[in-house]
Amino acid sequence: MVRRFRGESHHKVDAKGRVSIPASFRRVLEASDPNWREGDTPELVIVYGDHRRTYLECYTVEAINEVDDKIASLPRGSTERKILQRLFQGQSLPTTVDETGRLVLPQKLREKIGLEGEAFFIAAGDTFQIWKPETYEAEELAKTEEWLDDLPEDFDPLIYLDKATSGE
Amino acid sequence: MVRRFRGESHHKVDAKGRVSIPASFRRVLEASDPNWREGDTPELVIVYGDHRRTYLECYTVEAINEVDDKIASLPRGSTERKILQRLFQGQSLPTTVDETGRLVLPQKLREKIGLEGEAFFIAAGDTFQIWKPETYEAEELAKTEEWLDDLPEDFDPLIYLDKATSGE
DNA sequence: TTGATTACCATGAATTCCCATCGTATCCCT
DNA sequence: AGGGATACGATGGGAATTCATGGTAATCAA
Repeated sequence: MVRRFRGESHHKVDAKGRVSIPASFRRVLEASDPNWREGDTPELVIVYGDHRRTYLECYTVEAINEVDDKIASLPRGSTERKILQRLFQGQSLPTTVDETGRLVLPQKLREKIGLEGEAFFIAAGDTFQIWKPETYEAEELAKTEEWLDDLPEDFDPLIYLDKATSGE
Repeated sequence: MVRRFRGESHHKVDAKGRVSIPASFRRVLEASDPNWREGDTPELVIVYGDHRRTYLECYTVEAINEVDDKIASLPRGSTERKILQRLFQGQSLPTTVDETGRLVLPQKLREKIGLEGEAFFIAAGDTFQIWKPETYEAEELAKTEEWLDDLPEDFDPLIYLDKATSGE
């Protein structure tokens, strides 16, 4: 069973804020929703964050549960806990994919990231992101350039793979 | 069934102190009220605390029962018990959502947190809070900013998630 | 009786549901 | 291999509901 998102694609956003989710992402959402049964629609949580965030991050039920558990393990009243609570439990929107495989993005969220007409989806491990295409190009590509500029001509990102501890 | 609040939103407060509760919060209140039946209105408890508290914290029936039980398990006469009793059983107000999905905040409570015109709702695990928008921004956001300012430019609060011991 | 509280009714906008079209990939049968 | 017949993915449109909010009348309380 596939539990990690992979790939990227573009989809139309209509006047009501409806937007199709890449079919392969749907499979992951289904597999990662403990309550999902063949024939019904998977849930997910959209974390939109504060005003600085320029994209929407979508969590599977499993992924967000993991986050919630971690937050719950932090001491009540601690700054860290408050901040994470606000981000993940406050600045987020629980929702479900509809029967036709679409997500409905409320006006508020669309406005927040300037979405209209088209949306760009990109996988990021156990979450995926929704961007306004123009924003993605400007911000992300620029960032990549920046990284690459700091690295030797012939740098190979694979180097990082070996640094990763076999942590899990 | 959903038993945790999630999300945030703004709602009008009218002259009578009536304010709509976010629809998704209502679903949680219903699900967490053992006595609730389809078609009637869920109960909840508003804990407003002492003069220092600048917001109202709303508990589901289940959540407040849990609190009451914990308090009951403390030794009679102990200071802890007295303090918690005063806060949760004294400085609180049991109430219900009305037929149109609104809460009526008595003048006393509105004045306590300076509420007028608009209220800000934000989820916090198994409770949600009601703030005067300006207070929230001043107190909470400022606190976060300040905290983030001490950290590297591109710091991502997610780091803290990993620090959280898998305490589960 | 006067201000406050509760119960009812009203309405526009937003959101959800349901059904329809169209194109591409798949399958099946001969 | 050819030719549908099917299934599924992407997208549109309109009707039916739900939400958020405002107003008025009936009740209370003291």
